[in-house]
Parts: sequence; C-alpha cells; structure tokens
Amino acid sequence: MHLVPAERADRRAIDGHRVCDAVAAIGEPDHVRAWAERFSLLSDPGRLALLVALRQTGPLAVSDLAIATGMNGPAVSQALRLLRAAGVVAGEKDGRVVRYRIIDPITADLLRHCVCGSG
Amino acid sequence: MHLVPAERADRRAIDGHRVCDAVAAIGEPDHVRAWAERFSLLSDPGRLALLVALRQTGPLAVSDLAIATGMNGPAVSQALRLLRAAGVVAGEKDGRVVRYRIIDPITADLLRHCVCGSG
DNA sequence: TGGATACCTGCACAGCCGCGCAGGTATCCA
DNA sequence: TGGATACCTGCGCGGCTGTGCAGGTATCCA
Repeated sequence: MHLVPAERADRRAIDGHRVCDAVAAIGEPDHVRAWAERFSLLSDPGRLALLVALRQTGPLAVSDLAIATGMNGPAVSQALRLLRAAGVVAGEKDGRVVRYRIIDPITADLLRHCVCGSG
Repeated sequence: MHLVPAERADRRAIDGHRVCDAVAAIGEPDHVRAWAERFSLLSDPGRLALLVALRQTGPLAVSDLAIATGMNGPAVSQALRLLRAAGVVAGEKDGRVVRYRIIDPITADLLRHCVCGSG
C-alpha cells in the first residue's frame, strides 16, 4: 500500500495511510503541473480581466479589449499571445481587426466562478 | 450607455456597445484583482499539490505533506504560511503536530475541477 | 530532566514575469 | 497610390516569487 516513492520511503510518517491517500490524490506530477499552469494564466489581473470580458461579451477586438480593461495595446497583445499559445483563446481576422474568443471550455468553466452572479 | 471611464473615453472603439458590455462584465477592478490573487495561490505546483492532498484526504500534518508531495519541510511550511495568510487553510495544533485543512469553500470548489474524476 | 522530533521564521540568491517602448507588417479609406 | 489604422514582435528593466539554509521554539519520550 505504500505508494510513496522509494527515495523518501524511509521518512517517518505521522499517519502512514493518509500519506498514501494524499499521494493517490495528487496523482501524476505532470497532471498537477498542467493545472498549476492553467491557474497561472488566470493569476494576472490583466489576463483575467480580458478573459472575463471575452467570456461575458463574446468575440472582441484587441483595441476594444484595451479600452475596456484600461491596458495599452502591446500589453493586450502580449497577454493574448500567451493565452493563444496556451490554447485558451483564438483570434479570427476580420479585415484589419482581429477578434478573440475563448476556445478552452475548462478555462471558461473556471471563469464562471468569478462571474457567478451573472452566469 | 458609455461605462468607459472618462480618461479613455476618447479612444475610438470598434464595437462601442460591446466595450460597454465588457466593462460591465469586468466590474470592480478590486474584484478582478481578488480573483487573480486567488488563482495565483493555485498557480504553484507545490501549493496546488498540497491543496489537492488536503482536499482529498482531509487534515494532514506538515511532515506528511512533505513526504506526499516530495517537498522539503521548510518549503511546505512557507507554502502553508502563504495559504494561511490568505485564509485558505488553517492549522490545528495536536501536541507537536500541526494538522492543516482547507477552510475556504471557494478554493475547495475550484480544486474540484482538478480532481473531477473523484469528486 | 535530557534528548529528539516537529514546526516556524528570517535571510540571501537565482529565476521568472509583467510592463513599456520602439519598429515592423498588413489592411482599409480617400 | 498615399496616409492612417490595427495589430504583432523583440528588447531591456524593475519587481516579485520560489528555494534552500541556518537558527530558534515548543512538545513528546525515556
């Protein structure tokens, strides 16, 4: 039952079985890491504001996002670049305007907690 | 209808009404900031692993958390210090052992998404 | 009472991230 | 065709954050 890796199996545990439960709960380190990165994308006020706006309003142009959030243009671009690289948002070109929207359902679901009042 | 702050109301918007919707969706900057900080607490693999373990297993001692996550003692202490200062976890002293548990229901709810398989 | 354990704290260091500016490209209007 | 708009990218700087080590305190066992 000892799911603890051998490298630290010699450490004295207070509640051995609970440690095993915890190891089982944590699961694959990569899994945890992936979720941490996902949360990391939401940990910046600028990015979070952009995502909340996108989720609530739908496709929005970069300059409109800049106006709505109070950020300047390049800052919005850089934030969207990160989010796009992470597969959270996608941009669609409409003439010289690029409208972004959220394409990751998991992130959209997480954002629901922030705007709980307005579903 | 223009909810845009006067300081940047002169900027030309692509879709004016959508900008207003976005501003309304974002709401109070402090609100967004608070959520960003909340997500920030989950953006570190160590802290996230600790919280997942705590949520799944319940009260756990610091040293057990260290064994389960593979972190060393002081790292766990510091992570828990942050989480405790943020009001996410609380520790209860039982002799020389301190067992921590999650006291913030919102964070616990967020963690649900990471362990979706085991509710 | 003496030793060991469990935990907390402060400090110094490396690494990362957000931020702003300048330059470049593609597209639309006159 | 010329000018303006909308957006993207690279670079450098300041600040924050995670990490490890050493020291200190409180508690349990013999």
